[in-house]
Amino acid sequence: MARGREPTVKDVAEHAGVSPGVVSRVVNANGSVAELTRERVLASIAELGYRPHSAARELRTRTTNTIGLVLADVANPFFSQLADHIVRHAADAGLGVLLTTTQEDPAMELKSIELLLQKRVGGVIAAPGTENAAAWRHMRETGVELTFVDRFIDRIPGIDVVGMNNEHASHSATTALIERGHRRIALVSGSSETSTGRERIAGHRRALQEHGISEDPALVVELAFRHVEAETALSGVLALPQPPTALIVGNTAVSASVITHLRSAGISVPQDLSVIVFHDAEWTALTSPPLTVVRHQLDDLAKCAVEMLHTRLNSAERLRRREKRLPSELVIRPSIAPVRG
Amino acid sequence: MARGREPTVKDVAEHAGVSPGVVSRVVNANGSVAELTRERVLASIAELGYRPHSAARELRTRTTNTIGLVLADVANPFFSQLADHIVRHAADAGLGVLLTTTQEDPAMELKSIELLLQKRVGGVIAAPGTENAAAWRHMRETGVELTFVDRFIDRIPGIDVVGMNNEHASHSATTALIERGHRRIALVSGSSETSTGRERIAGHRRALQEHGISEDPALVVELAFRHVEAETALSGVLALPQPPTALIVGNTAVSASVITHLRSAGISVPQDLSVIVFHDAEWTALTSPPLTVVRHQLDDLAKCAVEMLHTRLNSAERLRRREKRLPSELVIRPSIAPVRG
DNA sequence: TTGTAAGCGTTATCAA
DNA sequence: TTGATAACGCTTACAA
Repeated sequence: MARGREPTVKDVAEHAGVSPGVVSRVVNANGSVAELTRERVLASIAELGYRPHSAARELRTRTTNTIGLVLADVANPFFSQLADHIVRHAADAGLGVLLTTTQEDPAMELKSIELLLQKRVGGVIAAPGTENAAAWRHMRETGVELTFVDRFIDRIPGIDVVGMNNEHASHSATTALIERGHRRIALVSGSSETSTGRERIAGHRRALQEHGISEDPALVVELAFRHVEAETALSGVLALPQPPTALIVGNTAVSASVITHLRSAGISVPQDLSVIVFHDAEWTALTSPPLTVVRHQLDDLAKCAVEMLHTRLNSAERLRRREKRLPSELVIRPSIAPVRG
Repeated sequence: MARGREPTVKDVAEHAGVSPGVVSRVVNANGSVAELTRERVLASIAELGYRPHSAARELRTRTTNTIGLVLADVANPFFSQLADHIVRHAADAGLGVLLTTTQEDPAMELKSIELLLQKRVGGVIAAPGTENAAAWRHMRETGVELTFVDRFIDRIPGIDVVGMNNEHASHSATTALIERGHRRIALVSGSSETSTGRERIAGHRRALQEHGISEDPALVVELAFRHVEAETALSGVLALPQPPTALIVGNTAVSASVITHLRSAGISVPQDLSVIVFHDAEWTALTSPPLTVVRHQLDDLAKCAVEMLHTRLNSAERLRRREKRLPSELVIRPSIAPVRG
C-alpha cells in the first residue's frame, strides 16, 4: 500500500528559487505570477517530474474530480456499453470514475455507497436497486450530487434521472406482437420494484388493454437477476396449459440465457414463439433467426448522465430534480411473425 | 465539485469527551483504548454519522486502498467480463477501482497513466498498449505496483503478468483446422505489436510448420481495433485468388462484426468457411451455426491479477517479476467442418 | 490508557 | 508580484 516519496510543491519551489505559493499559482493558473518566474517554475516542474498530489489538493480545496459509478453488473452488455460511454465522457470532462458493482445485491450496493462516501466523491452516477433508498437519500443529503441512470428511485429530491422511455418501448413491442395476431404474450421482466420493471410492465398492460386483451398474470415473470431462476421461470411459463405464442424479454441480463433455453427446449422461433428482447447487443442480429429488439441509444444515455452530473458539480446552487427520457426504437427482425393457425 | 462539511475526528472527539487520537485508535483498532471509552466513541461515531476522510488518511499515511484499472474498451465483452470480475475481487480485498479506458489510443492511455499517477493509486491492473512503454516503466519506478493482465510489455522489471496461454491456444485452434483438412487458414489477429497478437500468430505458425504447410502472409491480418478496418481487411482476404477455407478470429473486439460481415457477404459457415473465434462470449453458441471458440477462464484471470497486485501492495519488499499463464480450452462447435472436396 | 502536537502536500489569505 | 503562514482531516510518536 505504501508509496515512495515524490517531488512536492516545496521541492519545486526550492529548485526554482521561489515560494510554494508561487508554484501553486503556476500550476493552477490562478493568482498572478511574473512571466519569467512562471517559466522557471514550469522548467523545474518538468525537470523534477512534479505531479500535484490529488489527495492533498482534495483535502485542502474540498473538491474532487472523481465521480462514482454504481452498476449492477458490468458483464451484462447493456451496462458494460453504458459504462464504456460513461467513462469516456467523464474523461472528456476531466473526471475520473470509481467503478463499483452490486451484482444486484443490496448489501454490496450499501458497501459501494459507503466506499464512495468515504472517498468523498463529488458525484455519483448509479443504476440503483430498490432496497437502499434511505442510503441513497442520505448520500444526497451529505452533499454528493447524484444522477440515476436507466433506473431510479422515486421521492429523493434533488437527484437527476436519465432513462429510456420504457413504458413507450414496451408498449410498442407488445403492440407489434398484437398486430401480428398474438394474444398470449409473455413478458420476462426485471423486478417490478425497479422503475424499469414497473414501466415495462405498465406499457405492456396498456397495449393489451387497448386491444381488449385480458391480462394473464401467469404470463408475467419478474426476474431479479439470476440466470438459474430464468431457466425455471421460463420453463414454467412455456409449460402452461395455454402457452404463450410470443415472448418479450425486458431484462437485459438474461436475454442470452433465455435464447439458449428456448433453443435447448426445442422451441422454434418464430414458428412456435415470437421473440422480442430489450437492448440491441452486438449479437442480436447474428442468431437465427435474428432477433427483434428494442434499441437504446446508450451513448446518448451516457452523455446525458455525465452532463447532468457535471453541471451539478460545477453549479453552486442546489438544483431541483431534473428528469430526462430518451427515445428508443423497435428494430423488427425475423424473430417475430404472425401467430400460427 | 464542492462538498458540505461533515463530521471529523475532532467533532467525534468532542462529542465523546476524548481526544482526537483516541478516536483514531478506535476507528483503526490499533493503539490501546479502554473498553468503556471505546464504546462511548463508537456511540458518538454512530450518532454523528462520522466517516473517515479518505484523502486525509491517504495524505497522512501515504497509503491508499484504490487501484487503477486500465483497459482498452469495456464495450468489448472480453474486457467487460474481465472488468466485472476484477471489480468484484478488488472489492472483496477492500480495494476501490478507478477505471479508465484507452480505446486503444496511446494518447488516451497516457492520460490514464497521468490521472492514476496524480491520484497516487497504490497499484494498477492494465492491459497495456504498445506505445507507452516508457510511461509504464516510469509509473513503476515511481513506486506504483503494476500488474499486466491479458497483454503485457516486455522488459519492464518488477511488474507481474497474468495472461492466457495464447501460443498454445492458437496452436490448438489451427491444429484443429488442419486436422479437418484445411490448408489455407486465415488469421485475424490483434496487432503483432501486442503480446497477445504475437503469441497467437506464433502458435498459428508453429501448427502450420508442424504440418509442413507454408505460410501465406496474405492470410494473416493484423487489426489494431477498429471495426471499419475489419470489414475491408476481411473482404480483401476473402477475395484472394485462392481464398481461405478457414478463419480464426484472434481479436476479441471484432468477432461479432466479422460474423456479421460473413453473413452479409453470403458466406456459409462452415460450408464455405470454417470459423473459430477467441473468447466464449455469451452469444457464441447462439449463432447458426454455433461457433467453435477458445474459452478463457476470465474469473481466474481476474482473481489472479487482483491477488498478485494485492500481495505486492501489502509486501514491503520489492518483489521480482512474476508471470502466470492460465490454460484455455478449445470448445468445438459446428462452425468448423472438414474442408470441402 | 489518554492527550498533545507535529506533519502529510496543498491552497488561500494576508502582508510585504 | 511574491512570501510567510495557517488550515484542510487524519495518524502517530511521545509524553503524561
